[in-house]
Amino acid sequence: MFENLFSKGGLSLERLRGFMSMAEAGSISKAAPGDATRQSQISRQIRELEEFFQTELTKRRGKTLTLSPAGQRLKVLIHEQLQDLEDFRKEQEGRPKSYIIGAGASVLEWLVTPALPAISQLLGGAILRTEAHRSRSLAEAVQDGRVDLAVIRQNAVPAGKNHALVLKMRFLLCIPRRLLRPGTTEPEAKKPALWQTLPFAAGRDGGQTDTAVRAAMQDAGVDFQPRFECGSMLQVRQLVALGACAGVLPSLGARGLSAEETLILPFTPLKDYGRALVLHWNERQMRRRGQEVDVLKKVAAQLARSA
Amino acid sequence: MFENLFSKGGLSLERLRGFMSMAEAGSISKAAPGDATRQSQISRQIRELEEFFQTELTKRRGKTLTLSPAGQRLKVLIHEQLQDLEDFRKEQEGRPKSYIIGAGASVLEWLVTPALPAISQLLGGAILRTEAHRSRSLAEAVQDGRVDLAVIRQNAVPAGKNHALVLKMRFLLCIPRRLLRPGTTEPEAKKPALWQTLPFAAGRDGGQTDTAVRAAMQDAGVDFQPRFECGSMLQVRQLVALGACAGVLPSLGARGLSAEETLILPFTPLKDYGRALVLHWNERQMRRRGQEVDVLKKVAAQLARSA
DNA sequence: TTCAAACATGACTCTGAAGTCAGGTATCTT
DNA sequence: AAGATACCTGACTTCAGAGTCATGTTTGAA
Repeated sequence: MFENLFSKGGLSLERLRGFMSMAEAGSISKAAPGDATRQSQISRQIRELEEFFQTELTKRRGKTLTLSPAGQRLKVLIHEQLQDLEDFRKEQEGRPKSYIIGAGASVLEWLVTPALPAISQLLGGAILRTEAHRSRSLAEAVQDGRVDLAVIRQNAVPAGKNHALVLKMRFLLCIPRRLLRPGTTEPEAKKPALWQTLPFAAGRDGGQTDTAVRAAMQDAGVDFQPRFECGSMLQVRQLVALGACAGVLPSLGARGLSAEETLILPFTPLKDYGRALVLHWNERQMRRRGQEVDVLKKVAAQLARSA
Repeated sequence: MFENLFSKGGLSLERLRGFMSMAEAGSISKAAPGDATRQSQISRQIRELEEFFQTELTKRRGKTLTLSPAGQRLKVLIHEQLQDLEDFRKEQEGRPKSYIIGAGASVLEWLVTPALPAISQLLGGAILRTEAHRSRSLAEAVQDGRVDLAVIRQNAVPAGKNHALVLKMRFLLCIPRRLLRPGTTEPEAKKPALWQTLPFAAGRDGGQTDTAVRAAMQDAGVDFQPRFECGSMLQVRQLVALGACAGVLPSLGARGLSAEETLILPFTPLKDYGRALVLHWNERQMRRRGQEVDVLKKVAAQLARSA
């Protein structure tokens, strides 16, 4: 039974561990920063696995190594196997499993984090670890098992893959009242001509959300030159809350802003934005890890309620 | 990354191998027959895994051990993992994967074995290993991954599990011409009254097929007392081919019998038997091992053509 | 051209687990 | 009750691989 895996030495869990540390860090030197001893050990272990599997697991790219296609497949395979062993062990010890849940930084902060206790409960008391990444990166990480659940834009989910609706994104125009002339009415505030006169904060990295906001402003006839360009919507909101400038925020991000200090209106140019946030998962992985589709749909429903 | 699998010693591939050898053999002494040294090694390795996983993997039953529920789950898990490593390795070495295909002994002989070359081709040049077992045992083995494909009775397949029709079982009454009075016509041969006068071979082990044949004879008014009781339909066919007695054979088993020497008629009491043979597989396992459902349906179609 | 960084390799020591031997314990058969 | 079988455990030796140290090679930056 699988005698040829054992008949010849060369395969060991420690070697797989060494390989995985390089695979997940991205390079040997990142896997063992400043540790020449550990670096030489990992290098040797990778070579020994290449000999055992009769294939190259890495390829040299300049000074550093990257994974070959075979190395990429082995990484996914061994990640799964180690995950299953860890799950089995935790089950036997009566301890909860760990899951990784990812979202964009602002969605993580405003939507996911508040829901973590309820999500943990739905997942049998699971330990949840959050990771902030872009939607596309998260979609990829879900496909190859590095992230279990992701709250991402629906259009980042690969065609035909599992997801459940969390919410439709809505945008709100948030204007510190202090920036408006006394007596300005809501109808007046809804006019793009007025917006032209306000300082704005916006995103800077050209993500889909930021691009959509800028395009909408353009379409509304506003020469949109934000005063502040921020790394994330978290920072945009902070500046708005401070009264420093106006901003267009997702509805999630506007919660908690003082209505006394900030005028909050639907951002009508993006009324029909239509983008949705969904909970995305890899069905094969979640089934293997003991979570059925109906539970995951409940997780999505819980996130929707938190919105 | 999975540091707690490694932070404490105790988990090694050799130990898992020792555990699997006991799990698959059914006991330590069967895993290491007559080898007291190896037997003591396996015993120790199982203990060390139990310490690592903090659970009992075996329980004592009289003198011997059996697997605990946790041991059973670990067996399935590790079997899968070793299978995947072996598949990966073979892929990298450019060698074909191995699959196990099971059927009852006679189905194996008459249906599966002739189709093996074509099946291998459909499965990418796979190495095929056959195993003969009862339908129920095979269904169970498919569920926990020990057998990849099984040709079994449709009613042995668990509800809702994957299968594709191979054939409807038909039965043929096979009468050596030498046992008939000269001038006996086919209409005469179809009469149960005549059957009463013939010696028969039948199965002995009370399987579903055998039971159905005996019941049908009874219903036809025949006091069915077979002269020979055989371990399998293979032997029944041999006796018929020798001209020693009549028998009721599945249509598969009648092929190659000489029409000159053997009168072959549909066995009308079981005309509406309705039982089907199907190809049964575990979708999760076959997908993991790189074979999609449409390929497996082609395998079933190939077997149907061989019939 | 020189230097730094990333990785590779030779050579060595250390060690956890494999492997072995001997004998003990519990269960079952005779 | 005695003997055989299945498994367990103590104690020991062996060894494959881990771990370490030192230095080499290749690539890229300065």
